[in-house]
Order: sequence, then C-alpha cells, then structure tokens
Amino acid sequence: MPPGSDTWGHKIIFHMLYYPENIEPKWRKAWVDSKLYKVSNESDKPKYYVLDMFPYPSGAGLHVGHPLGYIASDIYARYKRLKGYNVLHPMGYDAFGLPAEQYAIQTGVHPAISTRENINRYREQLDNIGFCYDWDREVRTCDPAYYKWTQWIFLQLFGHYYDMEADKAKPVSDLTFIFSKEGSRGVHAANSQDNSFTAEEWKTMTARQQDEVLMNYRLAYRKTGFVNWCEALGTVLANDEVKDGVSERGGHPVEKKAMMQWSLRVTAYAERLLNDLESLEWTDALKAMQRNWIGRSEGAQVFFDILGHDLKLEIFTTRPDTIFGATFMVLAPEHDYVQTITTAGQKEAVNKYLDYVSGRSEVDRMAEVKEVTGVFTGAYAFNPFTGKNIPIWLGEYVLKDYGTGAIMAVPSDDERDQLFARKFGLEIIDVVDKSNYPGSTLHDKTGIMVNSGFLTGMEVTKAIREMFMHLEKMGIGSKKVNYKLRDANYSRQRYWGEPFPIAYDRDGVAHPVSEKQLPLTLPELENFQPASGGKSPLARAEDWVNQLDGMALETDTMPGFAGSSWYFLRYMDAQNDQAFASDKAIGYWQDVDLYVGGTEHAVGHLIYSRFWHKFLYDLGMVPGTEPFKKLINQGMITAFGYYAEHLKFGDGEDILIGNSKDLTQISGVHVGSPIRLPYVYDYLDGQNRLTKEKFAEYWQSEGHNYNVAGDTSKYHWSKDEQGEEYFTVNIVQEKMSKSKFNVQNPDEIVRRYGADCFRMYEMFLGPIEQSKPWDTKGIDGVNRFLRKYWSLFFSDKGWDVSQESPTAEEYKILHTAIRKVTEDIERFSFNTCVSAFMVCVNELKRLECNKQAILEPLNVLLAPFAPFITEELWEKLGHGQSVHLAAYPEFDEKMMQQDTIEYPVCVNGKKRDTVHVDATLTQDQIRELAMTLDAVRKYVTGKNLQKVIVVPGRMINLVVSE
RNA sequence: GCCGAAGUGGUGGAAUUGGUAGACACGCUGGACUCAAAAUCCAGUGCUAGCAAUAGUGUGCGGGUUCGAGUCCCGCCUUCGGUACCA
Repeated sequence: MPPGSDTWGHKIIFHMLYYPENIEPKWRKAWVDSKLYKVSNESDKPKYYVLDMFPYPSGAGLHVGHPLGYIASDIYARYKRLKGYNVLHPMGYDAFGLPAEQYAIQTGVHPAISTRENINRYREQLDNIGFCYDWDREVRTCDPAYYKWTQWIFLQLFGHYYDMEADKAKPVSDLTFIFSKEGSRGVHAANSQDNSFTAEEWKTMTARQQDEVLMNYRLAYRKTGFVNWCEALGTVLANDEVKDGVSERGGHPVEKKAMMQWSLRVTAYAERLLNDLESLEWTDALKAMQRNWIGRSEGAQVFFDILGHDLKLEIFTTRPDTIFGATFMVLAPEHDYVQTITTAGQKEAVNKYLDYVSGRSEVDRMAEVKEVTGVFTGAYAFNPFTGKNIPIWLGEYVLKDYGTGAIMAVPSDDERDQLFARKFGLEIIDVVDKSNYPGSTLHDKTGIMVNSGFLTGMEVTKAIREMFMHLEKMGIGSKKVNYKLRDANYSRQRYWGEPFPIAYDRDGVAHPVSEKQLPLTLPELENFQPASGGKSPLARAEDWVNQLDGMALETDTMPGFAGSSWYFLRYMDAQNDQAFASDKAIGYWQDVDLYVGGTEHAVGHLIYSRFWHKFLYDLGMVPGTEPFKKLINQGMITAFGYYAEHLKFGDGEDILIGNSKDLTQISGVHVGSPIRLPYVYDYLDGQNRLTKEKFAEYWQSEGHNYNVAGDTSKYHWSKDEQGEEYFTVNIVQEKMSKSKFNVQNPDEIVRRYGADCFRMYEMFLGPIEQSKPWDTKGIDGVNRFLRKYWSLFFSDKGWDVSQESPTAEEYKILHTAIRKVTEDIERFSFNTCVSAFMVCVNELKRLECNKQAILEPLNVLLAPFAPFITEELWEKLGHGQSVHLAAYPEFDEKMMQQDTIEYPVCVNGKKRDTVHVDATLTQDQIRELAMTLDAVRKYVTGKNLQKVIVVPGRMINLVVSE
C-alpha cells in the first residue's frame, strides 16, 4: 500500500504508521557518515571488549544462524555503551579454508577471488542488520598484512622450547647454550623423545644432528603424523570428507598414510590450560569439556622387557596396583615396534589386520564396543611381578597418540581388556576383591588386593602408592602425569592457508625465513589440484619453492586454527604494520570481556587460542594469561529437513526414490541415505504424508527436484483405506548448509520486516544457548509489537506525545520493564527481554499512555534491541544526538511499591483459590486470614489441618490429611 | 563408545533461589468493523469428562526425597554438538 492513503482513499498521515523501509536506510547512512561506531583506543571511560567468533565466509552466504550470536553480542555491546563504557566490538573473517579450495578445484576460480566475493556478500548482509561494529578494525586471516603476523608467531613458536622448571617458554638459543655447557643433563624441558648426551657429544654433532635434537624441543616441531590418504583422488582428505572408510565424494577407499608433519607442542601447556580454567567465567559444561579434553591422569610409566629383543616396551597405566593381573599387552596398530617384534609366523595375520585398521577412523575404533578386534604379534613381554611371559597383541582400541600407544591389559579390572581376553581366550586373573564395596564398578578405585604378591590384602589406594615406590626401586617405572590432549597437527597439504616461513637446506634441515621477508605470500596458481604424492599444490610452483638461494620452502600450509588463534588481538590495533598490535593498544584493551560463539568450538579453537595466548604471555607480549574472560555459547539455528525414507520398490526391496546413479550424480548423496525433499512442507497433509497427487504438484514447482526423479511409475506407493496413494515424509532438525538446500538467508526477512524486527525475532525465538529450528511463523508477533510501540507516539492528529506527569501505575509499568530487561540482559536472556517489552507496551497501550516521561526512558531501554526505530523516535522527540549515545535509564525501587499482594492458596500443594492480602500484614496475620476463606473451609472441613505454610510474597499452602 | 547439552500445549517458548505450570508470541475458534477482503480490535484456547459450576489429569519414561518437584536424587529413552584435517 502506498503511504499517504488507504484503499478507501481516506487520507492518512503516512508517518503515523511504522514503515521500516522509510527509517532504516536513512539511519544506516547517517551512522556511517557520522562514524557513530568508531572506537578509540584512548578514553577516560572504562573499557569493555565484546567479541563474536568471526565467520568463515562460505559461498552460501550468511544464514539466519550466524546473526543469532551477533545480535546478542550487539545488544550487549550497545547496552554497555549506554552504561558508559568504551566498547570494542569488531568483526572480521576467518577466510582461509577448505571449501574455497574445493570450489577452486571444481571451477578454477581462485580462492582469493571467491573469498573476496563471499566476504563482500557477508558484509552487505551484516550491514543490513544494523550491527555497531567498528569496520575500520576488520581483519581477514587470508590478507597478507594479517598472516604476516600469523607467520611471525609461528616463528616464535619454532624458536622457543618449554622449560618445565621455569614453567614457561624460553628461546631455543638458551637451550643450545646449556647443551654446550652441560649437555642434556642441565635441561628439564618438554620434548618428544628423551635424549641423553654430554656437552662434548653435543659439540661434535653435525648441524643436522643438532637440528634433530633441537626439533625434539621446539614448540613448533616436525614429526611423523598420519593422514587420511585417498589414492584414487590423489589427495589427503579431512575427517568429515570420509564416511565409513571411503571418500564421501565418489566412495573411494581411504587409508592412513604416514607423513612428516609440523606439530605444535600444546601438551607443554596442558597443566596451565587446565589450572587456569578456574579463573574463567565460562559455563561449567564448557569447562568440563575442556577438562575432559585435556584429560589429565596420574599413573605410572612402566617399562617391560620384550623377549628376544633389546627393547623396552613403555606403557602408561593409572592402575599400577593391578600389575599382577596383567596377562597380556596391547599395542596400537601404528606402534613403532610392530614390524620389529612381529614373528615370521604371525606376519601375514598382522599385515592383514593392519590393512583392516588403516581403513578405520578413530571414532569407529573407539565407538566399537560389541565386537573387539585384534591380532597376536607372536612376541612376548616379561611381567616381572608374576614372572610370566605374556603375549603382545595389537588392538585397534589402543590409539597411537594416547599415552605411549601401548597398554598392559588387566582383563579382570578393565571392561575392554576383559572383552578382548574373552574373545581371544587369554588368561584372566582376579586381583581386586570388591565384595566390600557393593555397587562399585570396575572403574572405581576401591577394593582389596588379591593374588597380588606383596600387595595382597591392601586397599587399592594404598597398593597404588606402594607400587609406585616399588617400581622406582626396581628402576623399571616411575610416577607420571599423562594427558589425553595431544600435540596439534599443524600441517595441511593444501593451497589456501598460510605458507610456513620455513625453508629446508640440502640436508633437509629446517630454517626459519627471516622476519624481514614476511609476509611470505602464496604464489599465484592456475591449478589447485594436489601435487603428486598428496603434496600441497604449492609443490608445483617451483619458482616459488626455490625462491631462496639453495633452499626449498615448505610446501604445506597452516591449518584453519592458525589465523583464528590470535585474531582478537589484531582487532585492538588492526592497521599496525610494525607489530601484531602495539603494546599500548594491548595494554589498553587487555583481553576479551565477553566472547560469544558456538559450542562446536568448545575444545578446538578455544584450546588453541588459550595456548597461543599463554605462549605470547610467556614472551611478555600480552598482559594476561587468558584471552577470554567470559564466554557464552549460542545454540545453532537448525533447519527442518524433509526426508522420504525406506520407500518400497517393486519386489519389496528397500530403495530410494530415483535410482542410485542419479543420486550420486545430482547431489553426491550416498546410496542408502534417506532421500531429501527440500521445501516439501506445503504439500504434506496432516499426517506428514505426501500423496501422489501432491507429489506431482511438488515436482512441478520450482527448484524442488534436487534428488528426486519425476517419473513416479517406478515408485512404490503406500495405499490407505480410501485408496489414496502416498508415502510418509520424516521431518528432522538439522544443520543449515548449502549441500542440504536448507539455508535461510536473513536478507529476505530484513527486506520484508526490517532489521529491527529481524533482530528482535531472532532473540524472541528462545534462549540464546539453545539450538532451535528456524521458522518464520512467529515473526508477525514481533512485527505487531513494533507497530504497536510506534503507535504509542501517535494519535489521529499525528505525532502526539504528552508532557503530563505519569501516574503511579504508569511509572510502575516502566520500572518493571527497566528492572526485568536490565536483569535479563545481564544474564543473556534476550528472549525474555522481548517478552518484557511486549508486556510493557501492551499495558501502556491499554492505558493509552503517551507521556514523554515514560516513553523516553523506554525508548533508550529498547535502543540496543531495535536501533533504527528508537533512533527515529528519539529524533522526533527532539534530540539532536543519537539515542545510542544516551544514558541508560535508572531503575527506581520506589516506583515498585504495591498495597496488596496476590497470594495463591494451595491445599496439599494444589492451587484452590487466590487471595489479595494487604502488603503490610505479617506472616502470622496472613496465616489467620487464610483460615477464614470459604475455599479453605471447604477443603479443611472434616479433615485434619496439619499446618499452614506461608511463604512471604509467594504463596500459602495448607497441609491437610484425612 | 567417550565428553557436553536438551526434552514443558497444535508450534516457539516462560517459570531467575524447590513455591500459582503454560508468561509472551504464533496458530486455531468465535465475534466487531467492511459490500467483501486485508489490516485492526475484542473474547476463548493444555488434555479428559461435564450444559455448567466443577472434578480429574498434566513438564520424555520408571522410581525416590519434600507440606510442595518442570526445578533436587537414582535408573533409563530420544535428539543435538564435539570426538583432534569442516569451520
């Protein structure tokens, strides 16, 4: 409807009605022109840093799930500004990543170009929503001016080792100095392999030998790691590109392949990462996830002799007390000793088993509980306590990177060991008597030792202590702390990531590229296919690789978490080309006060960032040991997915609609997956059935035929009593992603309802931390609210705001809202804030309140949620300065006083009546009053009144028995 | 498997410390205005029985603690996130 008249031709004053399209573009521009959201690094105000987890700019564009957290943090940032803080609230892009490279391989479009396009689109979409970001501080991890510093920090990691005594990182030059004075004896440092050498030996080593020794100590170091290798595709695959042991694309076999990889020694920081969790305002759930991820356990490192070899088998156990029950050993299939110790007779069986395991993912290996697998190596170890030779097996449930990759199996006291022993007929000796501890599980460290030599008769806890002493005395073991946390694999055989500032000489010794040469930029490439042997495409850019005289650059690139581990520091001083950020800027902003992002980053990103931050702290480059003081997780917005499952075909065999060849071709969907029917919702009947008739309509409709075939004659339809042919559609909630055709873009909503409505609707959907399905059904409610709010300021005459003094009731409504909204913002309950605004506006409307003394503070209260409408009304109220620079309204308790309180009257906990009670009455007076009520008499007559419970201000409960 | 979270009307959700279950919305039903529609406004709306007053029942399932349990305890079920190369 055009503004100015309605369809009857009646004149209306157009600004009396709320049209976001008349308001929002105007303020969007005005705020840019006036640099309203520009943040200074100098201010008398207290600082507050509100950070969003920056997005990966995918080709599907920003979807409605992204802004959920951004809107919440935007509201909080605006709220803090109104409260008088200098608020840093920046945004940027995590712009390196696999999808852009995949896209480049498919289309030939350079990742830099597609990424730039995606970023531009993201920016447009973000701008639409009215965020208060200071865009002058934007960062892009793929920008050389940014990744120069990612490379620089890597060089620091490369150039440092972890001194366990000082409990901090120190320069590798300190290490070489000590080695040349005292040899390895003088060093207590985190390392990959224990070495022992004298100062003399150190000095006589070749450069290459010294380099190998130092590599064991560096915080960024090289070691052999395993990758998912797909021979058919000639490339290394990410874990989520592998499904059931085959590549998701094409279904080719995938195996584990050993490659020399860079790693980061995050384990050196394990203890600090664990201990410092306490100081953080994170949810207990998140802290628990981090604790479990770090997985600290105290136990014993024990060495067993291997018969017929000059080798010691190192194992880690938390239950050294059960060593008398250790009847066999299990090694990870990838264990270094496997080839050495396997006997000729077992070679074939072992190789067959290794083949099987190489196609198994770690999740598969851990998740398999019903069926244990393993193979005997033919070798034996010696158990010095029982004096028996015990067989050494391989088993996939033992992982190479956890502990030492080998365990002593105690089948009596470990469930998996027990399953293993049962399956392969291995000996089981009971060593712990738990009969005194009914209800305790195998896992509990309780019971009395039996069949255990000198430990027999001891309590488990005492036996553990006793055994530690014994092992040390015998010189075959010691107390040790083990972490589940593993060093981070830091190499990717990809193009679209940060190049390593590392060059190898002819001996293969790694040298840092000089800082002056940073950034070491990516070469231009035409072809983004991996190079031969699964190497990064960079290996094909020979000129680039050999640009340093006599040296060859590393061709792998850094992983996604490199750039995202420190980006929050760059925002503090984003333009700096002398340092990653100036001391002054870091000194002012310190750390992130509030960090908002998804739980999916609970362990990965949040462990690595904390690790980098602690490292930079050790180097004196950041003032605190933790980057993120307070953190809240936003839930995911899911989409509804519609699936036709298990359709019957002709002979009764379970199949899908269409044929499998089409499916693979059209969407890459696996055969055997349920078939997706995008946007089918409108065609379903009440029981979620799609009838044959409706299917035809669905098929005709635009854009719906992603993976269904139009020829329905091949389908097997179910038939109901009326002869109606149909199949049932299952509705599930799932992640939004381009490949699922379920991405919902915010643009359309913003265009139709305005940004204010979109912002408030996203908040209104539910608690921020909960995942929930996207559905626009309820958006009209928020839209009506905004129109109603707008209408408070207008009457038939047009703009109509009164200067009258408000009544007590009006003040109470306002202050109820101020209290509720403020409390709820503080506890990040934004959905209930929106409800509180609705209640407030409903009540003011009922009173036809148009008084400035009420509407003005309310407008400021609403400004963080709906920045556009409030700015417009603020201007109309006669203010020359932005509402976003106003002062937050103060709550006044005096406005809340009430004469009577409404009490529910319950009998045995069930509500039977309500009563209004004078607010000044005491508890006893209320109790007496309750007895006189008709409703009470009815329930009490003829029964025993046991007692009357009065909870002041809350409720009255009568306890009655027969 | 392991770690973490969630489960409340037809739908999204509220109930902050153990104290009126279903706030606020959507949807639906009826009504007002209109030639009609849209928009707006008013009323009703957990379920079962009943004309009604009312009664019973009700927060994933099974137990328990309590005057009182969505909330606490024990045991399950289902869904979602992570599980180390998606970001």
